[in-house]
Amino acid sequence: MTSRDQAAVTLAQVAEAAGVGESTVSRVLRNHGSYSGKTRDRVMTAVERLGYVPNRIAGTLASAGSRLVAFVIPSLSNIVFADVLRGAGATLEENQYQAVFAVTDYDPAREEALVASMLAWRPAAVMLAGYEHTERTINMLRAANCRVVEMLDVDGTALDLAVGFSNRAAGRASAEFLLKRGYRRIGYVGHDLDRDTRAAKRYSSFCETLSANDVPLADREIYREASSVERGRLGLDSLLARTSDLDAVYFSNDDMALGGYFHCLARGIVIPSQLAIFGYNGLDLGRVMPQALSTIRTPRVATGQMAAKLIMDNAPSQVIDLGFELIEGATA
Amino acid sequence: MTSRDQAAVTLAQVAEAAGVGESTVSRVLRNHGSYSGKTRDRVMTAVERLGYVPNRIAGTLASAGSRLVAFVIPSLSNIVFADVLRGAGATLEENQYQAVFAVTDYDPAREEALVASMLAWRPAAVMLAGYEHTERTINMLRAANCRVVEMLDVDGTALDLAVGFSNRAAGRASAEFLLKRGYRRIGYVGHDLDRDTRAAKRYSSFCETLSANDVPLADREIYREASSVERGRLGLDSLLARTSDLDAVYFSNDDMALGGYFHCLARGIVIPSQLAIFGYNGLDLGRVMPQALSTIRTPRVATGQMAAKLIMDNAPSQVIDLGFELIEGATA
DNA sequence: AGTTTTTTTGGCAGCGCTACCATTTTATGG
DNA sequence: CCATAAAATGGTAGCGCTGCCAAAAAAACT
Repeated sequence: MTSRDQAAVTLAQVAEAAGVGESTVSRVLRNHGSYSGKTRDRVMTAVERLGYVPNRIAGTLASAGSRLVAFVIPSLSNIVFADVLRGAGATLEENQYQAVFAVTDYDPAREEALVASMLAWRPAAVMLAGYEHTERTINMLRAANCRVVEMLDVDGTALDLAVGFSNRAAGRASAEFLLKRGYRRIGYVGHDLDRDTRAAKRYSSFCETLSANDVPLADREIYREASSVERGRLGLDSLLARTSDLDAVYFSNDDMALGGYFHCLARGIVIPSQLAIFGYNGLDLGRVMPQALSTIRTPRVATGQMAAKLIMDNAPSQVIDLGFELIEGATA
Repeated sequence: MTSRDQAAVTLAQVAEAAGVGESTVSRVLRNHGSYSGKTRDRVMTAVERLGYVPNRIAGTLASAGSRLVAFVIPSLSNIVFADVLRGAGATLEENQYQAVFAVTDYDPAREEALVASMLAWRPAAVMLAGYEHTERTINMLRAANCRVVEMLDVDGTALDLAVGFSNRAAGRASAEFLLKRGYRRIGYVGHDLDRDTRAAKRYSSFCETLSANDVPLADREIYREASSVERGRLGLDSLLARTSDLDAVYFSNDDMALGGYFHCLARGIVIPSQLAIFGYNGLDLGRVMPQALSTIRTPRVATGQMAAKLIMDNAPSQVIDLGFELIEGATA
């Protein structure tokens, strides 16, 4: 029943039907410039009757500035980026902007290709995760006539705008917290550090802080795959099999930590007296666990909101650190 | 450092620089039509030198058919839709299509507005969740010159293409499973049925199946908000406070079920002997819980893949039921 | 060498809209 | 009532590309 290949109604047809000029229809529809009430009614009636849907492709081409915002994000499975998108979504929509997105799977080469493909849509802005990009990606973005927002990190040099928080500071805060609580045999279970450079920053900062306090990291289990609850559980299992006297484990994120928590439950390991668990992200579910998860809550939605707001406001280049919050919880 | 407001390089400039005609550049860049190797090299050199990025806005306008695919989904927080997007993403990308999306928050009126706004981009296809749309949404989609895919449901009449599975069958299977296991005092904890019509279908089918077996639903706790782990935990708490002799609880999804599971852990309720728990979705984390979650695994990624494939293949209107899998688990 | 066929190429008219400018109509004021 | 300002309207040149067609160049045959 869907009617394909029928020519869509054009603005010219609406103008014809309403007995006015094309530019008048355009003005009425965009509520831009002046027109009389009577004209507006005639135009709107014609629009209604013909079922006219403006063609933004044409509109964008004619008016230069596009209202597309391109998101090039590492993953959709990771709730972090879904939250960022959610935060940005509302603001963009209010301003009649449209979000376009592509997923890099944490691969810089794919990011490069996707940025190139995104720029072909002449977006008003490109939103990326973090500061680590290939040289060509950076060159393309510099050459492009659009804003760039690097999100979820502030440790480095921004191309244009940056919104997020310090992953290094997060790693340090986590280490300091565990040290303050008296843990001395600390392990780490994490996912692919090569690709997730923000996780790598947290990890290295965590280790440095421990070392600076003469408590070197006791052991670690790092998977090359993406993070998951399952990896967290397997990782803790392997880690403890090798180094059984750990008193605390730092996970690369809450998903991994939940896996570790499940492992402890299954093996009867008492938390936190036998083993402390510390995560990262501050997912909602951490609050609801039988023992609230000790973790760091990151401003994911706020990052998206701020990123969108900066673009809408055409703010000057700057770096905005939204900080994070350490949640003491009951698992560490 | 980002250079804004500089005119972008155009195809005409490349043609000029390469000393060839515009259409020749166009042919080379799209690898469409014929051209000599020498010409290709000259064009590519000029492209490289000038840093030319094709303008797809213009290209789309000139060639009619757009390579945008619009996703109008209820939520990004719900992993279900992220999975669908992920599934579709790869296929779309291979075919040089671009995903555009907007989030309805399960609100049909918002869906209507967003579909209207999406159609303005003249997408090749619009991907929606389920069959329940406002009349105006349906009219717009019928009138639009594009394909429509309704995803994650097959209980109803499709507008054009539909890919998913039967939520009614899923509800029935869940009920039959619990009955087969001998549970007779069965409760339900769910989220907003008014908005999530697929959850509503599962619920009503679940109840009907119970009734048909003379085991009416013992009690239920339904929240008007979105589903979450927290709501699941609170919901089970309320439900048990009111009806303490339940022997099984059906949750509207795995998140809610995980909340219920946490509640049992916290209260020392033994699963499944004291209380059985059954979810819906088959999230990965269910497999890793100390006791594997009994649930129904839905083909979320496959739905996205199939939806994209149908569009790429320009398949005729049809409904594709990908089925689901009941995971017996250890919690029911 | 002269044809015929095939491959390559360039020119240019749109795609549907907006921006700009010119014109007409209406309102304002003395 | 006419001059002047203000509001409303229409015409049209692009935006940057693609599709079509005709022309030119190269290749393949007599």
